This record gives sequence, structure tokens and C-alpha cells, in this order.
Amino acid sequence: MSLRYALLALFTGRAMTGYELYKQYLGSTEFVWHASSSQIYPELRQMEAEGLIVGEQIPWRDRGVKTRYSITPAGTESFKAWMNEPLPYAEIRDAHHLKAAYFEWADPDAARSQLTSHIAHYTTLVERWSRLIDALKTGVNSPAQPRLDATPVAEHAKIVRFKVFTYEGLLRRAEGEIAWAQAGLALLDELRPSDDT
Amino acid sequence: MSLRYALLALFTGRAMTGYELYKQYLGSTEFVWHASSSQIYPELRQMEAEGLIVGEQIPWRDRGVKTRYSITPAGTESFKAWMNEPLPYAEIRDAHHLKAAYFEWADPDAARSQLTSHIAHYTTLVERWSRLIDALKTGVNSPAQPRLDATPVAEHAKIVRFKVFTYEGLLRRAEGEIAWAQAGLALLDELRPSDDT
DNA sequence: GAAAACATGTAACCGGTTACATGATTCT
DNA sequence: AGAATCATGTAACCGGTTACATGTTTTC
Repeated sequence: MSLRYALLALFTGRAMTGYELYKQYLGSTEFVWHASSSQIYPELRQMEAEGLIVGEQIPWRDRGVKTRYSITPAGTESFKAWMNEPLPYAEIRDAHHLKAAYFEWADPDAARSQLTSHIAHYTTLVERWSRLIDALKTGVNSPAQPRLDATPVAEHAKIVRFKVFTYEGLLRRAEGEIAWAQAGLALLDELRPSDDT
Repeated sequence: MSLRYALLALFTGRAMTGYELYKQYLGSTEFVWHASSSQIYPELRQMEAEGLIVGEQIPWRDRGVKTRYSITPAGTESFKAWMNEPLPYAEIRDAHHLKAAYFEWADPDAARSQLTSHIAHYTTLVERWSRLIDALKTGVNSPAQPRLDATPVAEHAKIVRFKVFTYEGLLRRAEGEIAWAQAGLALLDELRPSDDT
């Protein structure tokens, strides 16, 4: 049920079409909540039906129209309410760690290559979050720009710091995953049968 | 689709009934893959239909029977194949970090209490994984015992070390979440409007 | 002229959650 | 006598994935 609140969060910055939401945020890798376009469009219509957002038809190129949605006061209230509510914690379900716990069943090379992929995956995340933190701090290409433009200057620092805080958490997490996988590679090396034939 | 492999992984240790699987592993918090009983029973029947496990009716108390399943050679093969395959990485979808990125919309007290819950949640996980690692290392109440009993002694060290490696990763992750939430609390304190009226 | 981007969807499926159901047995 | 545990499920729902569809316009 968080997709709806991820959308409302983005709408607090500015009005957007489904396509913009998808391309610039939920479908890109630079946001904390991923969604596919086939999920976004129906959800937007649902949210409009519930009065959280309103759509307006705006012209698109020569012919045709597109729908740009903006948040309503009811939408803002609903978002605030969600922000003040506690969020339940999901039960653990971690396939990568499940596999690692049974690595003796894998070929050592397969285990090794999976840990290498783990490192590669989280390395791209480290780069991504680092770039994002940098953009937030310098204001160059900052994803928070729409939010800042819609807010009095006095609150800009606050907004930026919460986002930096968030992405630094994700950055540390990704670094932790890399360290873990590296320890795994070391362990595999250590357990490799010595070929002193 | 990992539920099936979590079950096969457990069956490599010993034969079990659905109830045992649920109570001792998937429904308890001491395992890396959670599942509800309403998910386990149908999956077991499905797996039996596909020949990955076989069930035998064993007597239960005076009257009645229960079904105990054990892994078949086909099941072992299927598990090994999964262990050797790479696992795709899911898109990010992190409601807790999403909220943190928009903390300026929450009442400071609500934000504070959510970070406190974050710390509490991951503190219980730290305790849990620490206890588990300890059990694995000392062999007292080790969850790996069935696996070890079913394996030549020469391979015991390997099995234990992969599990310790896994749970140490989860432990570090939980510690990282605690550190992150503590940084968040510090940030909230810092941003608190000074009441020097 | 072809490919990528713009814009918006539908339909089938799938894994997991929640709520509910049943009946025996053992423990307090 | 009542609660907890053993043992096994069904049914409805819900969020998300995958595959597919359509037509325009801009860029290479």
C-alpha cells in the first residue's frame, strides 16, 4: 500500500503526469520506491476517484492530451496521516542470505560468481546513492528541486538533510553488503581444498 | 519462488511434517525465510506432485495420522540447480526509507517514535542473530544439528562456517539499521526549534 | 527510414496475507 | 474446565510482475 504514498510524496513537489512519475522516479533506479507503469496508471485513477489528487487534461504536442495530476488538500492530509503513523515491519525473506547459508551445496565457482555479482550489484548502488547525496548537497541536478521550489527557503535545509540522511543510510547498507560478500569470497578461498598433490 | 527452495534446504537435514517446518523454521523468527502455514501445506502437496519430496503417513498419537515428507533425489537435484543459478536482484522498495526522506511532513515526535521503533526492531534482530551465531559456534541448540547429523564429520566445519557467515551478515545489517536510526534521532534533535523564548 | 521517446494502458498470473475452520490432545 | 499445542487446511484478497498493445513524435 505504499505506492500510493510514494506518489503523494512526489506530488508534494509538483503536478506530474503518470509518464513523468514513471520515467523520472518510480521507474528509474534513483528512487526508494520502484513501480512499473502498469501499476502507476490504474493507481492514479484510483487516487483521483478517492479525491487525493485531481487530473487536468493538458494539450500534448499538436493533437492529443495528457493528464497531469496534482495533489488535493485531502491528499496532503492523507499523506501527513501516513507520515505520522507507524509502519509495520515485514517478516524476513531474504533469498540471497538463504542461499549463502547453504553454500556447501553449490559448486564453489558458482558460489564465488554469485558473491561477485552481489558486489557488482551493490557497487552500482553505492555509486548511485553517492551521486544522489552529492546532488542533494550541491543542489546541482538535485532530485529535491521541485520540493524546494514549492517550499519557503527557511525550510530548505531541513528537507535536504532528511533526504541526505535517508540516502546515507542506503549507502551504508550497500557498503555493508559489499563487505559481507567480500568476507564470503575470503571464506570460499579459505575452504578451497589445497591442491598440493 | 524461493519458498520451495527454503523447504528443500530444510529437507536436506531431515524429513519433516508441515507443522514442524512451520513451527521450527518458517513460522518462527529464527530463519531467513518466513512463510505462513497456509502457504506451506499447499506448497508441500505441489512439491510432492512434482516428485521433489515424498510424503509418508505416520501415526500420530493414538488415532490419526500425519504426513512426513522427505526429499527425493529429484528434489536434491532441483535444490542443487537452484544453488548454482544466479538469483535476480529485486528493485528497491523501502517504505521506511521512503518515509525518512519526507520526515519534514511528520510531527517531530512521530518521527522520533518511528526511529525509536526502528532501533527496537533491529535490536531484537541483533539479539536473535547473535544467539544463533553463538548456537552455531558452540553446537548447543544449533539449528544446523539435523544437517550435521546427516553429513560426514569432515564437512561439518564447512556447513557451520557458511551459516555463521550468513548470520553475521544479517547481524551487521541490523547493527547498521540501528546506527542509521540513531543518526536520525540526532538529526531530529539538531533540527528541533530552540525554545529560548 | 529506423529507432527512441512520449503517453497510456489491459490481462493473466503469481506469491503472499488475512481471516477463518476443524478437531484431537495435553497441560495447567 | 479451559487454554495451549498439534496438525492441516480453505477462500478471498491484494500488491506486484510480465507480457502485450497502440499510436504519435522527435531524433539520429
